[in-house]
Amino acid sequence: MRPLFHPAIEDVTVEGILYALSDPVRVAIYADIAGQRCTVNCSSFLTISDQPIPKSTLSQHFKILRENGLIRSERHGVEVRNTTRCQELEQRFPGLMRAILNAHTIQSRQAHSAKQTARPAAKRASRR
Amino acid sequence: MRPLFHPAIEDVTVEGILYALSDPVRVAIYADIAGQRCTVNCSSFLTISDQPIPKSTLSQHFKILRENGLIRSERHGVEVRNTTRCQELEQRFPGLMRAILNAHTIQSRQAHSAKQTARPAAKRASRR
DNA sequence: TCATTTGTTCGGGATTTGTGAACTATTGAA
DNA sequence: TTCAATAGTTCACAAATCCCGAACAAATGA
Repeated sequence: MRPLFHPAIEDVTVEGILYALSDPVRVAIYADIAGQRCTVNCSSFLTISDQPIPKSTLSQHFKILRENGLIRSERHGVEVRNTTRCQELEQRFPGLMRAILNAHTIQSRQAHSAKQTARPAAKRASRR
Repeated sequence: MRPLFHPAIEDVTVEGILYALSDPVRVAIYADIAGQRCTVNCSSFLTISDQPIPKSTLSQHFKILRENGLIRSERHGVEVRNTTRCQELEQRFPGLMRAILNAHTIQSRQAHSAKQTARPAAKRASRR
């Protein structure tokens, strides 16, 4: 099994970071890992907010987070442990990750309260 | 010709913003508009850093920036004038746009100095 | 009226993405 | 050792998206 590739911190790009976090599943994963004290394995995310994510899809998502420099993954026996590269990223792009995670929190809070008051959920703009 | 759609600020999502800015051409456009004092029309970007961008592609890029809430576009006669929605965005997601633009600046500066010292340019990680 | 300018829409090929199926690697139990 | 279970990866292919030339629409000015 080929080793897990991690880019050097100076090869990490803004576009790569933004792209990786532009997917709802991936921000959710990243936010969760960033929030944890300990490491997290992939299978913790087989369901995200009651939605099942296929294993193969999850694997791709982790690959994208990893290859764009957001997380570090290490094999430990049968599982892979993931941690964020927050500190390195903070050095390279000060304030960026914090701002994104903060925005994400604001948005989830709003989505949650909207749900409670039975208003229709905000619609995501088309990508086309 | 159908009117230009702009989402209400509360319908703007983090994912949408990150997606819109995860493309090098689009950040370049956004950064430029944000840097200008006055409004900018689309055709100003028919070439970006010596690279020609087809008109139809450019139109799509503007549409994506607009429909994800990053810019506001108004028809004025034959042309469309674009401005950022910085202030609204700052209210909704404090610090986000500034952090992204700042990261972008850091990255361009590095790319530029790397070019000067003839080191190979940082490679973008694969999207797959 | 007609040409020019500015931008949009359409159609298609090329590229990316999502996912089931098959696979690899490690662990633990019999 | 052998076998089953667990955790992920890789493959292949359908579906979705992206890019861009060609055709079009709307406003302006000669």
